[in-house]
Amino acid sequence: MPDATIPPFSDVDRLEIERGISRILRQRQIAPLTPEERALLLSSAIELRNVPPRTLIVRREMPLRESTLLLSGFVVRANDDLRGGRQVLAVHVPGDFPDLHAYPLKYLDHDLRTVSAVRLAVFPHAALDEINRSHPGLAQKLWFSTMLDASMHRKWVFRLGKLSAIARIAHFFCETAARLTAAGLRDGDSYHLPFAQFDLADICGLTSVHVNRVIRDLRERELCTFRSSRLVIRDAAGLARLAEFSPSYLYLTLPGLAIGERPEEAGNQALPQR
Amino acid sequence: MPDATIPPFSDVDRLEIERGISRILRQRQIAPLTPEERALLLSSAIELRNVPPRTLIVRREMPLRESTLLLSGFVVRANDDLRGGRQVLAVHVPGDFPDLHAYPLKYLDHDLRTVSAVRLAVFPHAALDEINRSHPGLAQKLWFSTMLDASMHRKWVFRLGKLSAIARIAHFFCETAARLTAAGLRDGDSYHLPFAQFDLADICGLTSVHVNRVIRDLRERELCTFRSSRLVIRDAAGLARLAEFSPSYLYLTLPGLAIGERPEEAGNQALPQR
DNA sequence: CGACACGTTGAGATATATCAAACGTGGTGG
DNA sequence: CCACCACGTTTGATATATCTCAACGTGTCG
Repeated sequence: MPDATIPPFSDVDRLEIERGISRILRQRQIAPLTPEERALLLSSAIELRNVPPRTLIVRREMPLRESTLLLSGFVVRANDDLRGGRQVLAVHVPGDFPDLHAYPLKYLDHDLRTVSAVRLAVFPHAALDEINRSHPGLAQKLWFSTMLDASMHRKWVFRLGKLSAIARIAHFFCETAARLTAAGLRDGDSYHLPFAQFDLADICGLTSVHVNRVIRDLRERELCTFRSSRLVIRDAAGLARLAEFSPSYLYLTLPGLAIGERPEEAGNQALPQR
Repeated sequence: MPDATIPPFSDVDRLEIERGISRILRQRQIAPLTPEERALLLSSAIELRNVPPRTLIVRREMPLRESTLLLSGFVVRANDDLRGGRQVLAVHVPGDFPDLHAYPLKYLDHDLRTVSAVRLAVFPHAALDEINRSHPGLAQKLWFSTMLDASMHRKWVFRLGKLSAIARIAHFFCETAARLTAAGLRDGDSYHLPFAQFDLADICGLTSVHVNRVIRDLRERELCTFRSSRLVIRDAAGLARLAEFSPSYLYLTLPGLAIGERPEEAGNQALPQR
């Protein structure tokens, strides 16, 4: 067994974990992690894990003793219903801590599955206990990151409860654009989204047939196109308007990160307006 | 100005706050608060507040410097859409900390409104900072309680995305039954639920007209009745089956708390079954 | 007693689901 | 390199859950 304080990572693995840690809370209203906090997290990681696409990572109600940071690829939380249907509860992008919720909760109420191939860094709960005891500032940032998930959950409730099919899809595209931009993963006016139409259906509470029609509608309205795992935004403002999208629930430092703008163009603080 | 360490509460107010604190995390898989933790919380409360029904308590995006514990009455989180519609994002019962999320987040992404008349105990964020620094165990329990909210948010996403109108209403009734039971607020096979039919509509993403028909349907199926602010459960198992309700996402110590059973009848631990 | 909010019922409209079939398209093995 | 297969996409026809609009009923409270 290797010495727990010096994880046996190769240089390239170490670099990848460092890059993932540097994405945590990037562009968020909570101050970014300090160099000491990043180093502490790096030293808490015990493993780098590769998972193939379409794989169950965590099954609901299984006791967990570790949590994982998503380094690359896409992961979803999901709940299956009795008729073989599946509802996606959240989508996670690199820099997210998908199962950090399991640290306070001890087990998850839902499954965690990969969509694309994924790399994960593993943090044992014992290490998080130590952080909780000795670094209350970092513990609070981890708490913040789980509260961000809760905020997104609430927006999803809103989306499913109050938006039409086309607005739901548009909203998901806007949200993902903003999050990937914050994570530094947007390419100009498009981004890589390795989802099938049935994934979008499971995300938005629709059938894949209807998703197909909605996507055509979005294309014909010249708002955006979605083909071969790439979303291209053609009219960011129009898309956001249709979706009733406003990014304040993402707690970004750059309000414009919403959609149309590049980080560099964005203005200053978002906070209170009324 | 009164001495901050000895809040100027009357004995009866103090008792009420103590009762509210004793409901926090009651029947949850995180161990209950220790006497010291309860005392610490009690000494952190600075105010007891009464709020009338149908009142906005917290407006979205307003910076907050305090969080409140719900002592009695019902509070909802809500988001309004552009057409004057309203989606309720969460319902809070006595013993909940509705805006504890604002402690890490600094402002809320949604409104907080009373439904019935409500009493709240106010905790300044400065006091929570102190707890965070000096009592990591209690801080983690507060984190847990916000993760419970996140878990319920996820179930609401599932509910809206995958359940029919009647199953959504049934699911909400089951969830509320379980939560009120845990809080010690259920009366036999019924409970007080001071909601109008349009509230249920805003909760379940339906119109109040349709809610009315669904409630009649539930009555005719002899599953439950809802009249004059009282829900009476007539067939708990049937209601739970219709709703696809399983309470593991509530992280209760007593699995049966779901519905039909009284706390005394319930068996032991829920944890992993597969 | 009257007013107002909430509940109830009906008829008709519509968004989305369901079912079924045809159509790409990328990967695999012969 | 081609043929084929599996999987996802696209399209059409029809079904249905839920919404919308509008009227009427009922209880509560001043």
